[in-house]
Amino acid sequence: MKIATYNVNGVNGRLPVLLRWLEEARPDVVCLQELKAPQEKFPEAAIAAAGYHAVWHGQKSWNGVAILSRAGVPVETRRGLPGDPDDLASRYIEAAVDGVLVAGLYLPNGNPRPGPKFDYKLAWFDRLIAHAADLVASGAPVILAGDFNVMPTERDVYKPERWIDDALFAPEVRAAFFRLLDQGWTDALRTMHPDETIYTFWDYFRNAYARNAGLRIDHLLLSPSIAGRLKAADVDRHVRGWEKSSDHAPVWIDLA
DNA sequence: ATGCCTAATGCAATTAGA
Repeated sequence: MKIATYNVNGVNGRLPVLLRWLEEARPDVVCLQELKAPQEKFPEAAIAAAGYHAVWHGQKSWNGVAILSRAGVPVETRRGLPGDPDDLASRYIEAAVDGVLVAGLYLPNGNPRPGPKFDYKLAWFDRLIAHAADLVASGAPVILAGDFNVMPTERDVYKPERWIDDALFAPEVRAAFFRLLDQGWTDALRTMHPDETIYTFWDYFRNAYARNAGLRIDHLLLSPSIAGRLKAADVDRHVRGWEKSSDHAPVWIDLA
């Protein structure tokens, strides 16, 4: 069972690239982030024609998350994180698919730091950690997949010293990521490739992809009851080199 | 410290991304 996450940076502007990658990679389940489309503008027909059912939570201009599946219809279990009814941003969607609970998330960027956006990032992270604790406690096989906007360690940044004050690499954000992991989650990419330099994002600026000036910020975390099924994990890095690509590349895992 | 690039909105220039 192949499960992927891909921050598409605009699902309609990215549709040709997304469809090309779906056909090439044939993942069973895909979490998408940054749809940047209102609910009614999600390209449901084109995605259905590619063989995928979908559940999604759109939003005008910003955010937006979806779960695609060609392994049966995804049964939505939640949209939005609990804990703040005033937070209307479309950043979390959860569905049961083929015996697995899949949570697709788009954690806030948080820049500039300090400031209200950074406070929102930390608060959102706290809500994610609280909900993730419930998911682990349930004993269900769960995958948290998405754009976490966190480089966990220095190995995950091309130039750590330049990023130390940034909201993606700030000590309190990295600490939150490890508080989450300490619940028992397995960072699939890092587990399969303990010593490699792995990036999932390259800025559009400064020819970052050609220079491999990247960040590892898209993650797939496995709950204890499913971690033993991990067979493979990797980044479809070449997709970032395609014409009209997102600034992120798709990341995937294969489960027994 | 800022722009470098890109998408969305909406049709110019701003906001946000990371």
